[in-house]
Formats: sequence, structure tokens, C-alpha cells
Amino acid sequence: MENDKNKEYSIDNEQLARFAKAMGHPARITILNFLASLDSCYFGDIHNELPIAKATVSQHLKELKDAGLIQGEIETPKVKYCINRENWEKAQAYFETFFSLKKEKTTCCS
Amino acid sequence: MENDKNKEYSIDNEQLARFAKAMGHPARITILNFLASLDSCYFGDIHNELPIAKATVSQHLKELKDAGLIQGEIETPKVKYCINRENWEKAQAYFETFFSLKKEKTTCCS
DNA sequence: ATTATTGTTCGTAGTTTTGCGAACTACAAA
DNA sequence: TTTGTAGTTCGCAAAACTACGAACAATAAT
Repeated sequence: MENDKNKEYSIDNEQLARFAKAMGHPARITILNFLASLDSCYFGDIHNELPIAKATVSQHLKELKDAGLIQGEIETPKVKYCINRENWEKAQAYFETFFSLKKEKTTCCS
Repeated sequence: MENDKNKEYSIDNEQLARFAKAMGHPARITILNFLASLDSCYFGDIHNELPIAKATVSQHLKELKDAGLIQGEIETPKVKYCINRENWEKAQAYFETFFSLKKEKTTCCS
């Protein structure tokens, strides 16, 4: 009884939050924009788009990779990055669903 | 010459990142989902949806407010929260634009 | 005046993020 | 073998994030 505070977050909310978090930095948005439009995606090209050190760029790329939004492929001596289209569409669907939630009541704030 | 490293991020990328960052936590996604669907949005109701202390809930609400995604209104002795519909739609538009970016070339990773 | 209700703010602690330069890896070229 | 190119990883520092309990503020009820 009382209040069940064993509550966890839903898988969907966790996943959406993970995508959102990955997008939660202007450098990473810039990277994603770049990769989504142009596909000529070597590390160096990405680095050139950004006002930050390569070590930092590498870290941002790793985060995007970990979130599943991009993927990298070694093409010696360069590394080619691109959008992970499958997860990209998944993310898109998550955000779409999220924003299209309809109100069930209208009894709040004005 | 050389490389112009005075580059900054675009306003749009900054704004989208700000929205995304605000959404980058499952508690905040849960709050937004709750507020977007049901509108009976007192602090206590929100707190009940979440497995965290009220102080922490209050902080998350503050972040969402700072990002412009929600708004609060005192209704003594309670506080009523709701989606900031104007910015909500703005955010929606930002994400939509972001995800609908079309490729210009297709020369990457397989 | 005291007590209860509803949230916010404060102080604190531990973790994560962001950023950099330096060191390193892997390969190719000289 | 040495040098160069392209990135990653390491080590570090500063800042931001997440979370909590305790203290506080504001009002209403006793």
C-alpha cells in the first residue's frame, strides 16, 4: 500500500531519452546534420566543420556511435562516418510519436 | 588562409540541442509525456509518476521550464504545470526539419 | 499560535560531460 | 628506418548533472 515507489521508466522513455541526450549538444547536432545531408564523411571533414579539437570531436563521434545514430568504418588511413539509417529512422519515429501525443483532457493552465 | 577555427554553432543547432538536452533524461521524458497527454498537472501528480524524490522532480521541472517546454502556475497551495504549447510546437518543428533533411550525395559506408 | 499541506531552495556528494594536449596506433611513403 | 598522415585513447581539470534529505516559504485549517 502507500505509494509504490518501485516505479521504473519505460523502455520507450529510456530509449527516447538516450536519443535526445545524444542530440543534446550543438556539436553533435552539427555532426548529424552534416552526415545526414552530405555523405562525404571522413573524420577530417567533420573536424573541419567544428570549432573544437580533434580529440573532442572523436569523443562526440563515439557518443553518437554508442547511441546508435551513426557508424564508422575504417578506410585506411581515414575513418568514414555515416548515419546509421536504421536507427535514424527509429529515432525519427520515436520523436514523431512523442510529439504527436494528443491531449485527453484540457483542464490545465488557461 | 589556413583553417578558420572561429566557427561557432548556428543558432538553430544551438536551439535544437537545447530542446534535445532538456529531453535527454527519462524522468523528463516521462514528465513531458504525462503533461502532453493528461493535463491534470499538479506537482504532486507528476511526482507520483516518478521514482525520485520531490526535490529532484522540482529540479527536472525547472530544467524543462528553462528550456521553455513547460510552464508553471501557482494555484495555492499547489503548483500547476503544463506544456508550453507555443514552444512545444517550435520544438516539434525543429525535430521534424532535422529528421527530414535529405541526402545530397550517396557515397558513404556501403 | 500551532499544525498540516505543497513545493522550492540549500547544501552536499558522487557521477558524467566537455574539452584539451600529449601520447599512441596503424598504415604508407620516402 | 624514419617520416608523415589520420584518428583514437589517455590523463587531467573544470563544469554540469543527478539525487537526496533537511530546511524553508506560503497559505489554510485547527
